[in-house]
Amino acid sequence: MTTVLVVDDQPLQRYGFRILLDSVAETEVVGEAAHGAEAVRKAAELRPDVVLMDIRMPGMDGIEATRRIVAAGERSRVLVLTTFDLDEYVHAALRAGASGFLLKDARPEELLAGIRAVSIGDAVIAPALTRRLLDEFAQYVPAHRGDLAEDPRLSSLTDREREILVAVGKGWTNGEIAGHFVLSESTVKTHVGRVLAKIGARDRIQAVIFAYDLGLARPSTD
Amino acid sequence: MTTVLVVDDQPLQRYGFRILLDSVAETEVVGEAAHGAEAVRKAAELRPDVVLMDIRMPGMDGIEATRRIVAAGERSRVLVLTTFDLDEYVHAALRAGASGFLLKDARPEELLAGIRAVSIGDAVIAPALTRRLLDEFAQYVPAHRGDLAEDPRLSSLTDREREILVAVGKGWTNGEIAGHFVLSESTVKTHVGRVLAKIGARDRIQAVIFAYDLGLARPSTD
DNA sequence: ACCCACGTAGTACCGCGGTACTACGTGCCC
DNA sequence: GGGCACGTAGTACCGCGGTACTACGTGGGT
Repeated sequence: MTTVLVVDDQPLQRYGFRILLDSVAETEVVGEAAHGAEAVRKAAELRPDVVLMDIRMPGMDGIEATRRIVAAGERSRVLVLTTFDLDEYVHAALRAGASGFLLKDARPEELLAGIRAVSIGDAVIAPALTRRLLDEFAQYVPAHRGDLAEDPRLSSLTDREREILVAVGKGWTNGEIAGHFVLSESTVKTHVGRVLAKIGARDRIQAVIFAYDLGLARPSTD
Repeated sequence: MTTVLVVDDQPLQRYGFRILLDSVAETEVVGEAAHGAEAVRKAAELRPDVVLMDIRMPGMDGIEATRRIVAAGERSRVLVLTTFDLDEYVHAALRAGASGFLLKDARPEELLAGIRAVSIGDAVIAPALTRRLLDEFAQYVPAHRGDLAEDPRLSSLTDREREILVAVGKGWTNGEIAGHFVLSESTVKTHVGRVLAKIGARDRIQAVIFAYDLGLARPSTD
């Protein structure tokens, strides 16, 4: 039995969800909330398996409520459910820690399947949104780990040179790299020079960009 | 009516899919293939709406077959279906152009819903995999467009300075920036200096990293 | 009329980064 | 033993990058 907290500012909408979820043995609506603040309070009080969260609500919206519920360390998984499929909403919701994002025009089986999935720790995204998310994903992750070795420029680097490149990617100066690896600055210069020549970069700045391109360096890895 | 090409090296598996898909009015299996090469050929010949693709196959595997079908510009959408949920497979399949990735332990309704979704251009990912994909997504996209304005360092920049920062993020030298914006190198230096001071970077390299951190610069945006 | 933010531009100076060399020790493979 | 790849280190040189100033025009707000 999966316990559910329904959050939506429209009573009729909540009623619909309650009817649907209570009509199957698998789920049970244990509470309702009409806005974000109430959702946060009831999530803490009722500790439901799943919170069915609307985004557009007066006062605290669903995104903020999701953020707080997740931040509070509640065991509840949040499944965001909205009529709007705007990219900003999807991103914001997922960044807030939502386990799923479905559209309200989903068929009942899809909603139930979604609740089932998030209740066991999986995540779901409406197919219509997945397409765009994947496109974006491909944009941000142009090359993934498996492809690294395939890049001839990278594979020509020795282990030491790859270490140096990573350090350069962190924005370290030659002196800092020398200090970190306990080397002379001359040696670091030699390594950096060889790296630049091998990867075809004219200066360390393009080496940094190169490192980011290939996923060798990543934001906030310092 | 959605036409489907079933690709799997195990005859019994193909048989199972055929029975399932032909048992509903919505889908019809128009062909079968036992390995990648045959899949590519039949996709071109039969032009099915959806290709149900296994990954593990003798000879050409499902990933490569997917890549070729997509590259050939076929109208078919590829839905990868496998027993293995290894990250490498998922990434490789999606990068190859697959519209979906489901596990073979999916329930019949889920499979049918998946076929329905990809046939109309949407994308689906098995809930169990979506979780990991989202985690990774969050890793690569630590800050998204909506958050940019919230960073006090960025919002303190003037429009011109923000342009300059983007240019620096591309790895351009002061001279190149000057040429691009038709400015003197002195002016560029002045701008860059102010940008560094405002964002708290000691040199342009850290400015590049800063730009990547905030998503102002992105891989392969040149 | 005044000031302020912004964009523009200059000079002078210093230091780090990058290049071009040379050089040597170690481990490995023929 | 000889050769090769690799990591280490040095010297010498030059130029771009960054800092510290000063300076001026323009548009907007008081």
